[in-house]
Amino acid sequence: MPLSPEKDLDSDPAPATSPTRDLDTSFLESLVGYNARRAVLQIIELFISRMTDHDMRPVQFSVMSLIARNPGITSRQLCDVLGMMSSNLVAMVRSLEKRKLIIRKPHPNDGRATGLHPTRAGTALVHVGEQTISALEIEATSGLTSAERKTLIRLLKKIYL
Amino acid sequence: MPLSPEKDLDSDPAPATSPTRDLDTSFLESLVGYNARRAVLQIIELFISRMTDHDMRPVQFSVMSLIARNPGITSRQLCDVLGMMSSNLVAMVRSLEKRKLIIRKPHPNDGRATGLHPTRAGTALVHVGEQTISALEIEATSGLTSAERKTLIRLLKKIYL
DNA sequence: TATTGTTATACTCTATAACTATA
DNA sequence: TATAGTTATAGAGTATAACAATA
Repeated sequence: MPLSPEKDLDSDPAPATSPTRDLDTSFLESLVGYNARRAVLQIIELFISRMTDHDMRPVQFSVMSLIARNPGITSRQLCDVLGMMSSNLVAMVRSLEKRKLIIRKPHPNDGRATGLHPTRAGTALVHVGEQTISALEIEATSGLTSAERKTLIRLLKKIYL
Repeated sequence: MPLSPEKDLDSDPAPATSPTRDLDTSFLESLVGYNARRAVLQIIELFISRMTDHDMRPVQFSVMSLIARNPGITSRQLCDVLGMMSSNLVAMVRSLEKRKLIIRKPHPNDGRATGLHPTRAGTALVHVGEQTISALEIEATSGLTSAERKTLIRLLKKIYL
């Protein structure tokens, strides 16, 4: 079964140029990838506007939340969970350390690894941040019922898990 | 109602460092934004691997598809539909023009605007690309039933529309 | 005055390759 | 050999400010 593109490219197109005519976006809108990306951009926009006070980008906060909830977590573990490359985590960890939100301690069992731990300030920031983000999420999905929101998350997990 | 973070930050954490212990990712996994982003990354990865032959990135292809389906569309209209900033479209349009996938014609009614039109090669590329992407989408969402896939798209639209 | 398109610029994100220290 | 972390680098993606031409 096709993805229901309501219009074929070989059929006669709309008049070439007319400022206010409706655009054919049927193909893009038939894609999970396109719709999910637009939804993410919407949520990220809200995220950034609410977290400017804490100077926290989405990925940065994901890292902080994971460190706060898993003291001693290593860079490798963070990369695995977040789907990041280790080289891209270095600058972020250094930045969080410089801001005194985390501290690094040698890993007790593995001399190659470094355990990442939240400072008191880091824990406090995650505390406040998680509450802000929970509220923001509810707001961003205010068009969904609670059941729909759960369904949405369940279906998304089926794609990437 | 809280977002069901199964663990509070103030409760005793797991042993500080133990290589193979399970990580607490409950907060992130309770977020639509996090799950949607992970799903998007999964689909984009598949997209890029399938479209390398055509040297097409996701946004690039979105632009090409819209131009092919809406000959004469302007940069402004593309920006509105895709949620992009006009300054970021300039280089992409120039690149597509240099690759002879599109041509630019003066807008008939508005001297400020430029109409973007697909070349024969551009139309052909979109034709093949849309089929590739439709197949890729089905593959990426193979864990979902057809009904679930429709539900997923419907719920995502409720967030950003 | 407002809008379209443009240049210049900067920061974030992502990806690769090469290196070190340790396992 | 393999893994954890790092450096350097490059290409996308996204954002702002300022500008010329046109409405």
